[in-house]
Amino acid sequence: MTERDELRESREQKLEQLLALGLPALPNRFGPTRHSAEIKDQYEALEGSVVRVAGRVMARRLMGKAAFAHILDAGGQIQLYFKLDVLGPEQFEYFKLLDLGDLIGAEGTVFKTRTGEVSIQVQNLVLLAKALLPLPEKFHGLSDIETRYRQRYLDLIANDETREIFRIRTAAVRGIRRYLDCLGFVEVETPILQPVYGGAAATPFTTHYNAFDTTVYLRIADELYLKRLIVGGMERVYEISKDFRNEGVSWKHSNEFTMLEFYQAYADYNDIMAEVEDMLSTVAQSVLGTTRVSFRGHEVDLSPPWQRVSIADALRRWADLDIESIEDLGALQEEAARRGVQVAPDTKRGVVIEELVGALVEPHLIEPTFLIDFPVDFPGSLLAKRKAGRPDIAERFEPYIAGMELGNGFTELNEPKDQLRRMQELNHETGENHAEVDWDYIRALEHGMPPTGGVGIGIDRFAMVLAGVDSIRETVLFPPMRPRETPRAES
RNA sequence: GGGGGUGUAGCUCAGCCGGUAGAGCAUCGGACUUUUAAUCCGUGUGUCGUGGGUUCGAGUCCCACCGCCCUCACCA
Repeated sequence: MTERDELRESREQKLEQLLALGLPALPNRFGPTRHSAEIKDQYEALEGSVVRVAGRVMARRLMGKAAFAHILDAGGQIQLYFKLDVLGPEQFEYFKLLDLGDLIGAEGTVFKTRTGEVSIQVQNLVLLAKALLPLPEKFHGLSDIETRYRQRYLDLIANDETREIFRIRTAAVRGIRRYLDCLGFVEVETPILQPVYGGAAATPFTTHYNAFDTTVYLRIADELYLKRLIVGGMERVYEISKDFRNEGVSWKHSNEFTMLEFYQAYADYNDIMAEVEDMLSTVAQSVLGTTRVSFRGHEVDLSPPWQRVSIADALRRWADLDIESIEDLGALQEEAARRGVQVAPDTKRGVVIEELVGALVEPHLIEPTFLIDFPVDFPGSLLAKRKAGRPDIAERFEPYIAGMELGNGFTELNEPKDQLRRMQELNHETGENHAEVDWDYIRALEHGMPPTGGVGIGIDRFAMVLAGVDSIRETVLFPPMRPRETPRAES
């Protein structure tokens, strides 16, 4: 028999012994009156009063005729004090049959121990659920990354920092909704299963729609649907959506991720940038109590205004390269190569510039910065409108924090002919794995879309910034993992 | 997909030049009525990721495979 089986058997035996005492156990309902954090925060008001708490046994210290335990609930940990005199022999025996990891309910009086820790002197105790498997070690916790992700519940039980990351993430999403709702934005839901995918540059997941016997794609963005709603007169819409991209994973890419997109009629990209910087700093302030964050080894301040740097200025400043004076593609490729940026000979101008920006500019964008005014022939500029008087420049921006791109926004292209031509050109160039032209979207534009500004923000990445973690997987409760044979639970 | 790293007890880790696998915590038994990484006495613990190979002998060396991490590539 393995050690694990022995542990399980011992715990099952103790459960039977406990049940044999005939005291209440394993009720269908318990009904705690307080969380641990509340009791600690409001100690003065609660001292001496009776409370009911419930949680998981995290530590146990038996001392003959008395004992201490810590339980963990959604508000953190609180200490329980068990005394033979108070509980009586039967209930004290009941307590002694508990294991680390068991879920218990307790009723007792709030007091402070000699060392000043807020505790509960327990008068009544009930086992709510038995843990047949042992908890990770109490001092070092659980640090194996694979186990932390595959069995996230253990990570949440064992590691305070993990609970804090997800508190931050949830609070941030709530803050974003509150912010947009206050500005009159309407939250909507658009299709996840799409017959034509679009709105971003990515390979989709493909599946089959039985009812229509057609191929559909899991959305890579919701942009094109949200702008149809702008055409429909909704004026201010947003969606917080799970998007899916069938591509490689990295510290900042997850195949399944959460994106905020919002669109505002009669606005341009300057309006949207002002809202983005205000929204993100407002949310940081409400979630963390400060706009200063520590991320990827940098201390940065999210307070507005953020810097705005055009692509041309950025390359002049950090790459000593004036792209506006270099018209010849070959010359530009040479200049790129001289700066250590190698591109294939047939690479388009926009892509060469994109490579230059990635290699030479991004690392400098430490303080919150909007990179603005991208060349129109960037693939990523497909849905962005040309600048007035500068048909070669798209009114597009990307927010950066500590060198990481957080999103992508523009003055939306609302001219159907230009949009169609650009989609067809791109379609022609990209060959395999390209999106089809979305004719239904073109038709929507032909009905007239007001001048509109919009943006997509990676929520997981914003959570990384707020929580100060270096991997997107730390901000996703169940990050995608390669399937693995898991041991079946014994019945 | 390429390169690098890693996988040993439930958890956190050690294991030298190839010679019968170790510690702490957890577990189990005992003492202890304000402890808190409780303490003290005693006790048990293994598919060394999987499969091959070399060897008298492999956790250790070699090969392949698997998982995970980092990195590069891919990424309208």
